[in-house]
Amino acid sequence: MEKQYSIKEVSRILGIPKDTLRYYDRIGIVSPSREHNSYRRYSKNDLINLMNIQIMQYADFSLEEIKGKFQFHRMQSVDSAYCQEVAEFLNAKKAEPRKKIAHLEKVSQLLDVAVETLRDFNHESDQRLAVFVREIYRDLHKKGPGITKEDCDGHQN
Amino acid sequence: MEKQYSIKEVSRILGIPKDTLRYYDRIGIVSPSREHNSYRRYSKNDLINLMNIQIMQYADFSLEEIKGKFQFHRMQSVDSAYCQEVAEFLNAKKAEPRKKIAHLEKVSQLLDVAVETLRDFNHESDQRLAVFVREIYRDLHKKGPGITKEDCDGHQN
DNA sequence: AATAACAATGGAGTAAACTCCAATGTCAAT
DNA sequence: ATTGACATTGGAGTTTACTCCATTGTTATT
Repeated sequence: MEKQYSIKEVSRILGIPKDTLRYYDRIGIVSPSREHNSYRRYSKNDLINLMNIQIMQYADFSLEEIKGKFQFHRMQSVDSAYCQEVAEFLNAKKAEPRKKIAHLEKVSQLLDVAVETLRDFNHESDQRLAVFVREIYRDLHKKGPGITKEDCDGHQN
Repeated sequence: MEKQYSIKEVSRILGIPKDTLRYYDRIGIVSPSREHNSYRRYSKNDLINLMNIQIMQYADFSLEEIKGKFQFHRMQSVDSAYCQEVAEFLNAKKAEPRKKIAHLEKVSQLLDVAVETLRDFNHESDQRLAVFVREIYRDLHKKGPGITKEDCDGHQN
C-alpha cells in the first residue's frame, strides 16, 4: 500500500502553505482524494503533480496555463502526440524569457549609468543616460511621444 | 508665460490614459495645479515628472518607491547630498534585475531542454532535464525539500 | 436654450495567486 | 469528558496599478 499524505505533511514536505493546497484543490489544479471524514489524502502522484507545478511556476507559467495545458497523467503514460503538443507549447513560450531578459539588461545598464551620473556628474555619462532614456521612450511608445525632456525645457506652443 | 496642458493633451502627448493621470493625482504622485473651474492644469514640469515616472516604471520601480524615494525638484536643483542618496538607492536596486536575469536564464535553458526531451526522448536530454529540475528545487527551498521525483517514484515510508 | 465635448468626483471592479478568518467537525490522549 | 491539535467550509481580504462608471459641472458652438 502506498503512503498517503495529510495536508500538513504535504505542506511541510513541499513548502506549500496549507491554505494554498486547499486553494489548488478548489480551483481544480490538484484535487486529492478524501477520507471518510472528508480529510484530504494526497497520493504520491499528487505530490509529483505539485512538484511539477512548482517547477512550472518557477518557469513563470500561470496557474491558468498549468491547469489548461498540462495533464501530467498523459505525460507520464508517454502519449507521444500529447508530448509533441506540449513541446510546441513550451517552444512558443521560449520567446518570453528572452524578451524579459533583453528588457532587464537595458534596465541594468540604465541603473549603472544613472548611478554614475548622479555620483559625479560629467558630460559623458550624462550623454549616455540621455541616449538610454530615448531608447526606452522608443520602447514605450513604438512611435515616440513627439516630446522629450529637451523639447519640454525649450520653447514650444 | 509657459504653456500649460489639459489632461487630454497630456494623455495624448505621453500616452498615459486620463484615468491614470487622475489616479496619479489622487495618490499624490503628480498633482497638477487647478484652474478656477477645478480643471487640472499640467505644467511642463509636471510633464517632465510624468516622463521620469514612465522611465522609472520601465525600470520596475513601483509607484510606492517612486513616490517615496524620488523628489524630482530636488534632483533638478542639483542638491548634491540628495543626489548621493538617490545614487545609493539606485545602486542597491542594481542587484534586482541581475537576479531576475539569472532566474530567467535558467528558465530559458529549462524550456530548451524540456522541449528537446519531449520532442524526442533520449537519455542525455532527460538527464539534463533532471539536473535542471534539481537545481530549481534547490532555488525554491534554500534547503531541499527532502523529496524528489525519484524518491517519490521509489519506495518510501 | 440646447447640444457636444470636455472636465470633475466618489466609488466600485479587475487581475492573479494567494491568505486569513470564523464557525464547525474529527481524532487522539488524558 | 475535556482538552488540543488537526481538519473542514464558505467567504472575505490582500496587493498593485489601474480602469470603468454614474452623476454632475463647465465651456464652446449652434
